[in-house]
Amino acid sequence: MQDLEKILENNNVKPTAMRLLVLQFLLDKKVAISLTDVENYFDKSDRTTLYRTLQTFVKSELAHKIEDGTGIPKYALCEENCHCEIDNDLHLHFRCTNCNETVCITDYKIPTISLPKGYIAEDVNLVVKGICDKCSHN
Amino acid sequence: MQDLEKILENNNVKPTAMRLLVLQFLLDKKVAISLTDVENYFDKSDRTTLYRTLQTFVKSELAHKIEDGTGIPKYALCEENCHCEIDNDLHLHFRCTNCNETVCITDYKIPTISLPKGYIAEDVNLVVKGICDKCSHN
DNA sequence: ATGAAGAATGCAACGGAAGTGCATTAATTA
DNA sequence: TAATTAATGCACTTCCGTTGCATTCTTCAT
Ligand SMILES: [Mn+2]
Ligand SMILES: [Mn+2]
Ligand SMILES: [Zn+2]
Ligand SMILES: [Zn+2]
Repeated sequence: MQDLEKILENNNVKPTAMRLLVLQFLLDKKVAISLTDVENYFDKSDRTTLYRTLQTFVKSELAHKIEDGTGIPKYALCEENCHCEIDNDLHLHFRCTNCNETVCITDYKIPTISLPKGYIAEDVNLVVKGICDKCSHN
Repeated sequence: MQDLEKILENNNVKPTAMRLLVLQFLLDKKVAISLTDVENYFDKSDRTTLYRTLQTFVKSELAHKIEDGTGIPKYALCEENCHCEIDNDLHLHFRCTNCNETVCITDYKIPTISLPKGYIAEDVNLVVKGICDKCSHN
C-alpha cells in the first residue's frame, strides 16, 4: 500500500523505510503495542530507532501513548482527525488480564469528569482491567 | 499514637517497628507515595523491607496501589472499610504535572463504565492529569 | 527455660525497560 | 558538489522493581 507514505506526509513525518514498516505494523495489529513488541518483531533493527520512531509518531499526532497500568507504555494509531484533545478524542482503554492485551475502545469516549474546586484537568486516562472479548466467550 | 498497632492488627498485620513507621508515614502524607519516597525518608532502612512492607499493606487491604501513568507505582492508605471493590471503593486519582504529586480524590467515586459486549470489568483506573489545587491558585 | 519452627529483615545481585551521547550514514538544499 | 540537516546505529547509563539467600528476631511447643 502506497497510502502509507501519504499518511506520514500528511502528518509532516518523513517516510523513511523504518517508519513505513512501523506504521504498517501498527496498522496490522489491532491492539496497543509496546516498544518491546516492535523490537521483537523487527529484531534486525535497533531499539533506539524504534523508540524514536514511536516518539515521532506520538509527537506528530499519528499515534497516542497509552498508560495501561503495567508501567510499560503502549502505542496505538490515532483515529482520523484526532488531536488527543481532552473533550473530543479521549477514549477508554481495556487491558485483559488473561491475554495481557490492551485495546482501544474508541467507541466509548471518556465522559467529562468533575473535579473539586481548584483542580484543572488537562488529560484523562481511563483504563478498565478485566477479561476481554476474545478471552471471555470460550 | 498507639492506635497504629491496632490498625495493623485489625488487618492481620503484625505490628513490627518498620511497619509502624511506614504506616505513620503514610498517615502523615496526604499524597500517594512511591517506594522511592519511602526509601528516601527512611534512608537508614533497607529498600527490600520497605518494598515488602508496602506489598503487605496492599495485600491486607490497608493500602491501595495507584498506577498514575508515570510507571512508578504509588501507594495510599485505604479508607475505612475499603475492600477496593469495583463498585464501591474505587475513586479518582489526580496527578499534578506541576508539583508532580498524585492524590486520592476519594469524594469522587468512579461511575459504572459501560463496555462493549463480551468485556468483563474487574478493575477500573481513572487518572486525571493536570494542575492541582495548590498549584493552580497562585 | 530452651530449642525448634516460622516470620521478618538485610544484603547482594539480577533484569527489564527507558533514556542519552555521540559517531556514522543518509537525505536536502544551497 | 559541498555543506547542512535529519535519521540511524551503537554503547552506555540510570532507574526501579524483583528475587534468592543468609541472618536475625519472634513465637510456640516441649
Ligand atoms: Mn487508544
Ligand atoms: Mn486512592
Ligand atoms: Zn484477553
Ligand atoms: Zn500540584
